[in-house]
Amino acid sequence: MRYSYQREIILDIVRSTKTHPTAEWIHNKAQKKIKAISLGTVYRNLGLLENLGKIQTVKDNNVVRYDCNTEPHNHLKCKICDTLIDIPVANEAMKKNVKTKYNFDVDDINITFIGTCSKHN
Amino acid sequence: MRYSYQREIILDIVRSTKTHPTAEWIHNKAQKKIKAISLGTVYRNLGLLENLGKIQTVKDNNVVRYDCNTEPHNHLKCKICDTLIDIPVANEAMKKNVKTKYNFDVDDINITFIGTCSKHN
DNA sequence: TTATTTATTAGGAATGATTACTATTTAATA
DNA sequence: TATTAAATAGTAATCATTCCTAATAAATAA
Ligand SMILES: [Mn+2]
Ligand SMILES: [Mn+2]
Ligand SMILES: [Zn+2]
Ligand SMILES: [Zn+2]
Repeated sequence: MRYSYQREIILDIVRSTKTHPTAEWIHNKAQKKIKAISLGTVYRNLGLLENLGKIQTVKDNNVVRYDCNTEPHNHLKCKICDTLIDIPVANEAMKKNVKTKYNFDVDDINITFIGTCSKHN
Repeated sequence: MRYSYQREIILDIVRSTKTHPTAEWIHNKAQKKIKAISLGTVYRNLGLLENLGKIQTVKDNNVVRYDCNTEPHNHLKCKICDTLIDIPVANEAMKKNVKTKYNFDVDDINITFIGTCSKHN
């Protein structure tokens, strides 16, 4: 894969925040560094970076969010401030349980706890 | 809420299957009974039926699927045949755990196990 | 260094699921 | 039967994402 300054900037931006930004947010930030960078370039490079395992994606309603945390992990989603908070991945025991109960081989567990975060107490 | 034949048919169709159909699939089925039923009517009534608690929605990638199972429950999603399989909702203990660990009040838990179902053994 | 090759980009068009709009129809009820 | 307003059909708009293509630029060979 050939070097690209656009891709470098995009990766820097994703790594600069824990807020699980959208492609559009990343595009806006990137334009501060490269004024003519296109949204298509942002999407393409985010896809490439995901394939390289350098970032992850999180589906949030009808948008994809990008995550510099490449460890398998899950999220708390606050209804009020819309924040996604990383939590350690749930126990491997769940996979085994599903295998024995349903004969279903689990590759991935997607868990989101939806509720109200500690800011709103 | 006023009676509508369209709404009755739509609810019947959702209740007729455990396949978690999309709005388009439901629309196709509905057209067999009411040839001029519009997709907008299908979406509007699915929304109303969800508000009435008569059906549930499940987000699957970038489409919404509709579910006649109104009990809180979770899903196994098979990568190969794309099936969604209902499983009983995970333990209430998880909610408590999240509350004590993160001071996060959980309303809803969204869990999808992604993998390979028992058909492909 | 300079020329060649081809991956990458910018910009814009296309897609696809869903929602919004509006004139017409129809259920409810007076 | 006449009135009223909710619901519908049909179509346009939206919005995130993907696709397309001529121009640009990174890598490499001469
Ligand atoms: Mn995360
Ligand atoms: Mn279900
Ligand atoms: Zn919050
Ligand atoms: Zn399967």
